[in-house]
Order: sequence, then C-alpha cells, then structure tokens
Amino acid sequence: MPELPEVEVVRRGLEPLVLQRQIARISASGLPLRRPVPLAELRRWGEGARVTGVSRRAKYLLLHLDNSALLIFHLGMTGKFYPAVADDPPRKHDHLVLHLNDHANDGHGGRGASGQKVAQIRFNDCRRFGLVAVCAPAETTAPALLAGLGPEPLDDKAFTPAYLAQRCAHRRTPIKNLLMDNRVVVGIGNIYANEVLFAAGVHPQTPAGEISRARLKKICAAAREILTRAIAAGGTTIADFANAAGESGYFQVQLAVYGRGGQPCPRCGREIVRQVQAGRATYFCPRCQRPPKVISKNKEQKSGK
DNA sequence: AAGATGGCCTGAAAGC
DNA sequence: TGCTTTCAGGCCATCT
Repeated sequence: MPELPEVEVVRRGLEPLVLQRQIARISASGLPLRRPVPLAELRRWGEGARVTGVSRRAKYLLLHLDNSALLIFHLGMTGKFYPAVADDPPRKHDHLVLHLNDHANDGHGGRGASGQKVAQIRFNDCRRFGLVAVCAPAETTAPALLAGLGPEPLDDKAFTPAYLAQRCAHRRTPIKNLLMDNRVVVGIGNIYANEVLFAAGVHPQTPAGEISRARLKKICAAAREILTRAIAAGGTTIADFANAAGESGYFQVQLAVYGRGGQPCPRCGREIVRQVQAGRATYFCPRCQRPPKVISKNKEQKSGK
C-alpha cells in the first residue's frame, strides 16, 4: 500500500536507473488502469526523449523528459516498478514497459547487471488502481492531475498549524477524513491518518472545526515525524527495489494502532478499537484518543432507545 | 455545498 | 476439500 513514504522510496530507487537514459520504445498491455493508458501520446512524447529528472508530488511519480514533457505515474494500491532486461519473461500484471537505450557518452553505459544493452523499466499493477498519464511539452499550466493538490506534509513552510487551522475552521467533517483529503494535505492515506491521530491523541471522528490549536499543532508535528521515520525505514528497501518489487522494508515501520484492533494500546494498554469510518478501517485507543462529546451523546441516545 | 457512499480491481484469507 | 464472501484502499463520480 504505497503512501507518501513508499512512493518517495520508489522515487529514490527509480532515479538512478533512469536518469539521463533515453527511452527507446514504450509498450503496454492494452488493459486500462484507473483510466486508459494513453499509449499513442506516451510514444509521441516519450520515445526518443531522455529522462532529466525523477520527482514526486503527493503520491504521483513524475519523469521529466528533455523535451519538457512529463510522464506521470500513480502506483494506486499495488503498482510497482521493477527493472528488467529484454530476455526477462514478462510477469503477470505488467502494464507498461519503458525500453531504455544505451548511451554512448553517459560514462557508464547504462548496462544492467547482466551486461545487456537495453534495459527496461516495467510498471506492474495487479489491481489496476494505478495511473499513467502524459503532460505534453506545450502544456504550460500544471497537469490537471496535479492541480488543486494541497501542500506536502513534509513542507514545514506550507503545512503549518496555522494552515491546518484555517482548513479545519467551521468544518464538521471528521478530522481523519480531512487528513486523507488531498486537497487539504497530500500523501496521508488510511494507515498514516490512523497513526498520526493516535500520536496526537485525537479521536478520528472529532469534527475538524472543534480541534484546539494546540492539538492541530500536535497533528502537524506527528505527521511530519511519522512520515519522515517511515521514509527512513523504507529506505532500507531501495536495494530490494533494484532486484524486484521489494516492499519488505515498508512494514518495518512501527505501527502503533493500524491493524491492531483488539490488541492493547502501546501507551496505556487499553484495547484498540476498530471501526469503519467513511468506508475505511479506523483504529484508535478509546482512552488515549477521547471521543468528541457529540459522538458520546449520540451513543447514549441510541443505547437509551 | 459539504459530506457520505459506492465502484473500480485482484488475490489473499476467512467463512461455510 | 472447494466454493463463496469479504477485505484491502486511492481516487473519483454520484448521491443526499
């Protein structure tokens, strides 16, 4: 389940494999991902171009090309990149292949471990929740996919307690839903939303507008700390990435509440509660994360009937 | 209009 | 043992 930390880890793993390499050819499975793969457009702008950068925005991976085009990838739930050489048998659920050219003057020849000239980067996505898109060079405005995205949670100039307070003001939506809204802040998925709220001691159903400034400050700090720690932990998988899809290190991250329904809270020992909120599994400690008053009242009313 | 809900998709695991 | 059901979740369309 790639959230911001894993996407960043993938970016770091991908960068040395494609930087300054020329894309010779692009092929696709033909199956649609979250939306159809724009193969003709990918070929038009991608083939023959050289990769000048690999960046990340939210959970999107961006391949910058020397013709100013942009290849945009989203891993969805199960998307992964893996390097291969031409002889490697295709794997089930390979949906896009970037065939890379050797470079005469790039200093290291771009040879894979096997020494074969043409390497490939394959995008494999079993559940097809991923996405591939192209932004043509002429498009001067930000790609539609990236327009309207909120700030990066690790950007301490943009994602501040003041900013979060402004976005929470007068909102009755539960804070967990708001943290997972990428118009408010990007990269925080279900797992990290649970973890951040536990660390900040805030009940996931608390209406966003009712949270004190002090708690919002804690939420900001917790998001930053947990995501940073997760990237560091995932960093150990970069070596794995070069061999295969490598997800192993991701789970080394210590998760305090996510997936621990019925287990004791690591802080107070009380049983972690699992409930479904906005259609997502939500975990919290009922002692460390006090429920908002409104919820308690509703419960009393219901049980009173 | 803000907030809630369902669909997309596959495979692992649980349930019967 | 073998089938069916459930669940995972980012994103978006659709509904209230």
